Amino acid sequence: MTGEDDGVRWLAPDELAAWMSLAALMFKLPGALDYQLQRDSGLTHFEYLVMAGLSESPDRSRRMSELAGFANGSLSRLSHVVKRLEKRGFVVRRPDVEDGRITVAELTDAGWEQVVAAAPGHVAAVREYVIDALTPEQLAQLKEIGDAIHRKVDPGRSC
Amino acid sequence: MTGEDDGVRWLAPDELAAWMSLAALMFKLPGALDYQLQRDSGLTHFEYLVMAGLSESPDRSRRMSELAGFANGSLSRLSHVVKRLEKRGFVVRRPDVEDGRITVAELTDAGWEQVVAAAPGHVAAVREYVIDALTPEQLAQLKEIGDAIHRKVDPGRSC
DNA sequence: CGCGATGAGTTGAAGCGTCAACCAATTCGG
DNA sequence: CCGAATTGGTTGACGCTTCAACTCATCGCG
Repeated sequence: MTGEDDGVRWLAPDELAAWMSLAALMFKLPGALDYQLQRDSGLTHFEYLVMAGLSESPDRSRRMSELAGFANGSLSRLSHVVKRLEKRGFVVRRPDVEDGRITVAELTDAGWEQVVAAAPGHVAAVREYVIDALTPEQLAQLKEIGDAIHRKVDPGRSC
Repeated sequence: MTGEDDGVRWLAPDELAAWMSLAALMFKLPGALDYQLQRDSGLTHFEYLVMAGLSESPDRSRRMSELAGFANGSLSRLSHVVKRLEKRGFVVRRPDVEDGRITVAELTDAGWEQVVAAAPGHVAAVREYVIDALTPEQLAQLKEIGDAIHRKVDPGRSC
């Protein structure tokens, strides 16, 4: 299926190898990170990202759409997730005072404690799977590669 | 949250940058590839992988568990997906003659045409987003990096 | 002012993935 | 050989994500 001259630029062996390596990584890494967080802290990676995003913000609060962008998710997804987190007591929602369309989510004390408790394990997992698996040069290369791909996939965001 | 001596090895700025780059990539790339396949061929990336896996096999057929490994998915997931593909007429299932426990999935003619039609667009997307975004050196680096991470995440598979 | 257009979020239904329970066929120990 | 353990796969229920429809608030323009 790769030899014919059908006008398609199929992948050369080394290109294929690199792609397969990236593909395998893309499929396994999220699962591994999710598994660790779920097991040790009862949180999805996405839930963790949301709460971590809030924990770093002034007043531990942030508007929904901003938070969605930070966590790489749709507004709808965030809305559902925040509703669940609210039900669990980790977050509260309230309309913005200045612009009634805006909803700001705020981390509760219980939520704060939850993130603080979850963070070390998560960082350790990232370290184990990624950072400590690579040399410093590879880490620098990875950043360049990631940025290059990211620019192609999502050209709008790089402005 | 990074300054205290709490026994946790937090990420240094360059480590964080590399990780964020990889994280963004991991979340956006699958979506972008899925979107292209879904739009142009009505297939999930996973469905495509399954059918591509079959198309490369002798007799266009392969046993379920093998196929699941190839497509990086659980057997259960594959079973559901193959059931849907069967309903769409792209695949048929039958028990193995030698060992009745084994199920082999086989690509139908319609399925074959579907993959053949979908492949060029998918390869073009991979090229656009990944291969052509990188220099040959970066491609080689990516393979090494991916393999290194993969070894940490899933040590069993490398035997 | 008043009213249509736009923007921010929410909601409900539908589809997909995971998990655990399950079934069927085969193998192995006695 | 016969029954138990193992292997390969399927199923149903549940939870999460997506998509499209919707609500409500604000903005802009006549």
